[in-house]
Amino acid sequence: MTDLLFADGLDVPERAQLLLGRLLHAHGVTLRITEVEAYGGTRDPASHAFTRTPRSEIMYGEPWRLYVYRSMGIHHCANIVTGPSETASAVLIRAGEVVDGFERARERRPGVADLALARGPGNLARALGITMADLGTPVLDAAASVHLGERTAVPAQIESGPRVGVSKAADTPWRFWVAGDPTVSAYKRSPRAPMPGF
DNA sequence: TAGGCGATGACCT
DNA sequence: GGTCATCGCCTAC
Repeated sequence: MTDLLFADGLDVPERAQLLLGRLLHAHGVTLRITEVEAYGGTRDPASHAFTRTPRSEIMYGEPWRLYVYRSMGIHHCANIVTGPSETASAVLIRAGEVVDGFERARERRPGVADLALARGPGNLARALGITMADLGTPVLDAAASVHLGERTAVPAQIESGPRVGVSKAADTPWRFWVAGDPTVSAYKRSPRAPMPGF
């Protein structure tokens, strides 16, 4: 059986959509991915890999590894490097529905409703216990502490829109989510992004 | 080496 | 709806 996600010649937005509905296992919690954003690496001004630095170096390497970065000093965000290597493309996991390991997720996010445990990239990383220590984890290795699972169900409908919080390429509609899913985070435009059409 | 700036989220009105 | 905490990275001196 062939898995379309790993087919040659797909671009990042296509792979991002194929990640929707797929399971992600991390530190005792299982998540169904409901919202993602595609980042086009060297071709995408909004990507951390647009300029090659020690931080973004991992995205230029082997695909299907975890790229973790800190945002605003406190939050962690988890990306999956999709390759091909020279393009430095990656997909940010923005939200998901916890389907197993509720005790661990609730421990990490006390007082939060189950549906909101992994809503937003910072919250998702916290619920899953993902930190900089997970940087570079091979996500296709079933024995790794963070790894991809099967695609449980093909989402009935996928919607798309501009990416959240980015100031460059703010109108590129490379954010994808499962239509109507209650775990999807709210859209918030970057205050630094120029007005549409400029 | 110093200053500016976020691929955010929580809280306040 | 808007404001703001907070600190690691990147860029320019």
